[in-house]
Amino acid sequence: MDDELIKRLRKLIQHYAYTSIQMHEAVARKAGLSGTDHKYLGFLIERGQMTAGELATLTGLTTGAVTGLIDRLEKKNLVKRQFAQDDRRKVIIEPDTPAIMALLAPLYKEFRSKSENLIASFAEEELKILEAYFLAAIELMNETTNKLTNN
Amino acid sequence: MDDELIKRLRKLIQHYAYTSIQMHEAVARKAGLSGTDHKYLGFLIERGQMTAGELATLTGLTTGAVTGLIDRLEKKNLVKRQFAQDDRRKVIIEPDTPAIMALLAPLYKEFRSKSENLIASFAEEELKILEAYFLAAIELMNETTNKLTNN
DNA sequence: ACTAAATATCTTATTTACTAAGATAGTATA
DNA sequence: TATACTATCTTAGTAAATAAGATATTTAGT
Repeated sequence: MDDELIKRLRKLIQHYAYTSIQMHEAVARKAGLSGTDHKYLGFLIERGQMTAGELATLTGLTTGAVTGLIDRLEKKNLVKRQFAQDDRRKVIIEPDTPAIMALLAPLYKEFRSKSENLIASFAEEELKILEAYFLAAIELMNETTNKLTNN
Repeated sequence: MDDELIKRLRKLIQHYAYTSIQMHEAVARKAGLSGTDHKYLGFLIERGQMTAGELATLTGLTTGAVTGLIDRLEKKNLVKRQFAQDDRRKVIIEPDTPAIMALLAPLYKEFRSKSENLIASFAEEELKILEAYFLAAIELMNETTNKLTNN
């Protein structure tokens, strides 16, 4: 197997991550959010509603910092606090997906459609290969994250 | 073309970005860096030496914040300040790549080798497809970033 | 060469968002 | 029905950001 190709691809993938971070940063700024607020809002959309404690674990922030984070997002009407009916100590953070989309979608709109065009430009067999790569890479990154946070 | 497959892949790629951010965050914490310091250190490695002003533009931070960022990284011996010989107002930030690697490489070591194994598990023709995707996606993200920051 | 304007970084005062510790309120257990 | 536990919030202090302006250097016009 071509070792050069493997090295080149690893570097390219690293560069891809860097470029992605930059783009998300630019979107955040345009949306009037701090980089971290945008990032954590992304977590909320990705995972759906969760408790303040879960968000603290997920983000690595203290519960106090999460209180502030929710306050800021709530003030912008991007999330709502709700007490859990099964345990009234718990605060469920419910992302207001339509509001979040209304804020972010225009910024991602063109990117999204061009992304879909890019994806659609590949043959079905090729997409299966991409899918296989992404699935495996996600699993690998999750493993890495878990090892780092738990040891 | 299978529309479902395209949608699924777009979501998967989005999830990939999210997972990547989480991993980098975990690495930063383990390295004793703040998330943003780690991110910007990544920018420095990626781009190589640059002036304080360029870093300010790149990060979107004010020049004052960049002064603080460089101070912190310099104190940890991860970068060095140097005056440019052609223009002595300019401060060139030179990443001390060996020192940065000594700090981060152990944390990425296993991930990196497993990544290379993953890449190597694909056939050469398949890697060409991955490469084509990543190249196009990087260009697309760069375009998006430029439009957002310049309009 | 001299002056004014422009540029690059740093400094200072203020604000924002974080942590750590502890308070509050609700739940589970003995 | 106490007691311990859990989930979130509050408070005080700290770290890192911004905004405005200072300092030092370069560029351009005369």
